[in-house]
Amino acid sequence: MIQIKLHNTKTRRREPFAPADPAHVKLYVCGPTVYDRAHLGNARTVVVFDTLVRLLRHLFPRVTYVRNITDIDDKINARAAETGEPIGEITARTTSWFHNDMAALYCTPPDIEPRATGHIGDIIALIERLIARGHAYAAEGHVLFAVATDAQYGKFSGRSPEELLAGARVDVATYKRDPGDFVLWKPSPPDLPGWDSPWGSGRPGWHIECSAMIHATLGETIDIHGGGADLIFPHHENEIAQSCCAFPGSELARVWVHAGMLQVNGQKMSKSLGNFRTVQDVLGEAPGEAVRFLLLKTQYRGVLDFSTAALAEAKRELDRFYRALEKHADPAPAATPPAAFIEALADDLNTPGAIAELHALADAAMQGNAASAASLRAAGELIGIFNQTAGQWFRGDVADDARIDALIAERLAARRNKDFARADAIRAELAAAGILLEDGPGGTIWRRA
RNA sequence: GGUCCGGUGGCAGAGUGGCUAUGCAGAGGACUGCAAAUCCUUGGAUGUGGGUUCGAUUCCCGCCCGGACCUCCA
Repeated sequence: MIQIKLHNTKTRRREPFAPADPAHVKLYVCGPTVYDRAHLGNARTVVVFDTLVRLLRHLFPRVTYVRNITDIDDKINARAAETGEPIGEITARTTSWFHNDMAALYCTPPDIEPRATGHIGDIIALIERLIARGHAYAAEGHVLFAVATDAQYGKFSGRSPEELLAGARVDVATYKRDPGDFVLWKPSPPDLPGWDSPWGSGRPGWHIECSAMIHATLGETIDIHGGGADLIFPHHENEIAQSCCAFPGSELARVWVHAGMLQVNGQKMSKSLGNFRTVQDVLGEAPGEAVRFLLLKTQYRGVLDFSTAALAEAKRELDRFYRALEKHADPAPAATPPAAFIEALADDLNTPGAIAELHALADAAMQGNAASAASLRAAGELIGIFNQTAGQWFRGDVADDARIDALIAERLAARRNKDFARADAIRAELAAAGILLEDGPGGTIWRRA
């Protein structure tokens, strides 16, 4: 059995991964707040954890992957106030967009996809539990978590209470006992979504929903908790505080894995810089497989710099892989990917190292090694590429290629007659239409640029 | 200001206390009517100054640079 090693944010080191129950790995990843199109940063996190889940499924008999949808949030409320569209419509549509975008990147849906609105009862119960244990208090319709009651608070993200205070950028509400206290529940005016609670009509704060949904779907302690690196503080710090105080003895998650940030052309992706790239937008430039592959070309913890040039390069690499597969008539995948490939992935999800193995397999396949082609297919499928045949990759599911075939036949005749001017004219005509011709020993084949 | 992460060849991007991946691009060649694809060959890197060591890109310290986070951004 290959040993997976993962960089654990909690300990800041790479550790052997051993699930509490080897027969059942439990993993939770923070999902999107549904108020707008998914951007490439969202996509990176989802692709990274999808790849981790694929690896875990390869090595463990059962994996339960939970990823939530945050459908209660002030950004959603703000969007509704702006556009006048009902909140329910915004969240339903955005959730549907998200599902479609992630499917286009070949991400497997989570086993369970809880929504905050579906767990209000669990959230209220958890808050009551925290109040009962003295870790939270009600004040002016709010319920706040009292950070002073948690000796461990700040430890996870490596912050002291003083540091937290020094950098605080918000005005401290008067009803807080401690400036670091955060909201578990807040009152909702009649025009905002609200649920009845012991503290009046209100809505949950952000962090509490994850604690509640993890407990409801997976239990007190899970194996892996994931998300983007920007969630380490405050979101994950607060989740840990809530869950561990509510359930003494629980660790919430034994291993914390965080995906690095994504930049665009060397700059932080932000709306003010105007370089915000949505998944939808990028899918117009390249196939979903190329986008996914690009996202995996950088090890997950590093900063990934997205650019159009990098996307084009990712596509060229896939072109070569598909050529290697096509040479062997789209072989069935080998029973299992090569050990070197799995070992690279198991080493803290070293996808660049794994991809280097893919290139080695493609080289061997190009030289005529059929077993390597089958291994290449198996390895690629494990990380979510090679979701189509080489023919589909190069030519698409075209039905009207009779015209192309006719032109190729005409060109072949011209070449036989040494009428190279005509032959080249036909090639140029097809090239203008995005069709590239390749003359090989087996005849002429075409592909889309 | 604080905490953390990182600085590798033209670009992207790994590993490693000694033998330095991989890809793209470039150069030369083979093949081709010409191309494309493929194959062969090839140049090219570890921010900076110290320290530890027989030996450091790899470990430690300073400096410079970049990035993330510091109450609701994945």
